[in-house]
Order: sequence, then C-alpha cells, then structure tokens
Amino acid sequence: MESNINTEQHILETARIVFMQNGYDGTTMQMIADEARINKSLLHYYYRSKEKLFKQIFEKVFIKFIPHLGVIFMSDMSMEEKIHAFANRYIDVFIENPLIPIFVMQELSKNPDHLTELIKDAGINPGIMLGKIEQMLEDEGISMQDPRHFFVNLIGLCIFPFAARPLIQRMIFNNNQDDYNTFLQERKKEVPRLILNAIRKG
Amino acid sequence: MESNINTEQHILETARIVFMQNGYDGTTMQMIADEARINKSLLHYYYRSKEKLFKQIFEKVFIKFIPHLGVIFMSDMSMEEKIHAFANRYIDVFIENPLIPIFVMQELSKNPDHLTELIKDAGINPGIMLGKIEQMLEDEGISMQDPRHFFVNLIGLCIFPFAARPLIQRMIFNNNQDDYNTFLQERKKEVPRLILNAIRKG
DNA sequence: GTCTATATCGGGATAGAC
DNA sequence: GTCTATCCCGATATAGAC
Repeated sequence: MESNINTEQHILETARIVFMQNGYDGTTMQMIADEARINKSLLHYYYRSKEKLFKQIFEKVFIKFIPHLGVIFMSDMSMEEKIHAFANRYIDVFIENPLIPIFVMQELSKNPDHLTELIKDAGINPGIMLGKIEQMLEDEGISMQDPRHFFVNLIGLCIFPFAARPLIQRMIFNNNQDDYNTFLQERKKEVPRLILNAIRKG
Repeated sequence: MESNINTEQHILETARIVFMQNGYDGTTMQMIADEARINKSLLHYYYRSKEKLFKQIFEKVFIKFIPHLGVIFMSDMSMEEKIHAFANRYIDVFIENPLIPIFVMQELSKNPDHLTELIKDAGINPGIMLGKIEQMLEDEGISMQDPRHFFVNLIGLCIFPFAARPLIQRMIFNNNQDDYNTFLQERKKEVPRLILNAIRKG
C-alpha cells in the first residue's frame, strides 16, 4: 500500500492483475477491492463502472501484445538480426507478463468488434507492418515466402508456448517450472532458426 | 428441435456451443436454456449443476484439442508423410471447430489443476508421444532437433491461427472471411514446409 | 476521498404442480 | 419429463454520512 498518494493508480495496477488472471467475466469488483485493500465503492468513485475500468486496462495490455514490428523492421539491421531481435524482445515481454497472451486472445474472441478502434488507438498500422516484411523479403531475394505466413509463423511461434503454458508445462515438463523457463529461453534461438531455415531453402 | 426424443443429448449439444462461445464464467444457465428452447430447471434435472454440465462438455472438447499423435506417428509412413498427415488432420479439426483452441486454453489457464486427471481420463500419455517423436528424429539421423521444440513448433503453428483468429483476420485480411479460410487451407502446406526445412538444415 | 448502508437485479438451484 | 414459482445469494451500482 503506497498510502493514498495515488489511489487511482494503485487501483489500476491491482485491477490489471486480477483481470488478467480471471478474465472479465471471472472477475468481480469485490475481488479487486479486496486485493487492493480498499472498499468496493472506491472503484466506482474512480472508474464509474466495471466495464470502464476494464477498458482502460485492456487497451494498455493489448498494446504490449502487439509487437512493435515497425521499429525493429525499419532499423538498419540485417534480416537475420531483425528476426533475432524480434524474438528476443517479444519473448522477454511475455516472460515478464506471461498472462497477456491468453488474456488478450480470450477477450478479443468475445469482443472482436472493438478491435478496429483499438488498433487505431494503439497507433498500429497492419498494412505498413506487412509492407515492411514484404520489402525485407524481396531485398533478400526471397520471393516464395508469403509475408502473411511469415508474419503468423514468427508471432505464433513466440506466443504459443505462453498461450498453452498449462498444457505444455504439465505434459512435457511434469509441471516443473524451472525446466519450463529454460525452455522459454531456448525458444529465443529456436524460433529464428526455424524461420531462417524455412526462408533460405524453398 | 428434434422433439423430445433425446432432450438430454440436445441439451449437451446446445450447452457445448454456448460454453465454447462464452466460456464458463460468461455463460449462464438461462442462456443455455433459451438456446435449447427449454426451461432452466430442465438443465438441473439432467445435470444437477452448471459445473457438472460443464465438466462433461469440457472433457469431450479437450480430447479433440489434444492431437492423436500416437496413431499418426506410429504408422509406417515416412517422416514427411507423418508431418503432412498431422498438419492436415489437425487443421481440419479446427476448421470444423474453430472455437476449440481459445476455449480450451482459456479454461485450462483458470483450472490447470484438473489437467492431470483429464490427461489420464483421455488416455493420453505425453511421455510416449515424445518418445515416438524422438525415435523418429533419430531414425532419420536428425540429432540436433530437440523433440520438445519440434512438438511445440508443430502444434503451435497449427493452432495459433485459430487462437488469434480475430486479430489475424482483422489485421491481415481486413475482416474478409473467405480470404482467411483460404489462408487456413494454405497452412496445411506451409507448416510442414517450415518444420521439414528446419529439420533438414541445422 | 473513503467508508457504510442499501437498492436492484440476475445468477444458480430447489420444490412442487401437472 | 417438463413447467412455474420461489429461495437465496452475490453482483453492480448508488446514496449519503464522515
């Protein structure tokens, strides 16, 4: 409890955690209030409704889910460096925030309509991202690789181990957390290896 | 409405759809009753509680989510044939049941404890599956490929386009369903290509 | 700003008529 | 087996004291 220097911020932080763990429907205002050690009414005082509170949080989390492809792919790195940089950065984000993938995919699947404005608000332009990738592939003389598949492959290989974490950790690693974390670190090399080999050969 | 020849079955079918679309927390008994055109009480008459109804459904859906690696990887196909067969089969399952991935991952992340008995009930033995893959890779003289990464790569590449469907369909395909479906079909070739190239080269 | 008290509604579940 | 009526609780949200 950082006293009441900034209760509003404290609520937001707490709510973010509770929402990510339980989803919108699985979260009650009481849970958030308890976790934040405050009264239910305060939540409404600051954020009026559960939905308004949720929206503020979701937008922020969503931005973390969408990789900043632009920055990395516009740099002057070589293609291989770019792919490595992307995997490293992206996997690290999820190691620090492992609940993001399931949370975002779960809520988006129930509310796909809000996606359009979300993308706009987040300042994301999918067309440009794909264009950058396409250009990069062309520059390297790789024409048989569809940039859309490239895009989905790269992101999917990074995200999936987090989205399916309970399953993988249980089935492959006998629920051992350390082994699973090691595995996640290894993926920083495994993912680029896969992508690059697929590009080099037909 | 197939009259009351088998109401119990009818409820189960309806509930499966509603649960998959909205998740456990997002589903109410009223929703299911309305959708099935029956009364709330009937749900309790047949299944006693929401949770019991859900469990029956989840187990069945879960089995579809776990690929029958054993059958395919024990067959006498070549490695390439096996990988192609797996991708084809698995992607087709999800084309027919596109909500399964998000649903299963969502519920498992909230209830990872039940996983152990689920795996047992479904007759799944992860160790054997991995063993089969490892042996296959050895037989082909491929030692540098970690079977665990191989496993996660293969499944992740198949599943991710479904798990992130709202996002991908909106960002890459401007919400065009037909284009997205074509893309999914293409993945039956794209996934094996990726995997096989990664195996052949170091 | 933070609390208590309360209004209102909807959820799961049961009793009992038919 | 299927319905109506009802119980009970927990959820969001608001009013008002301090």
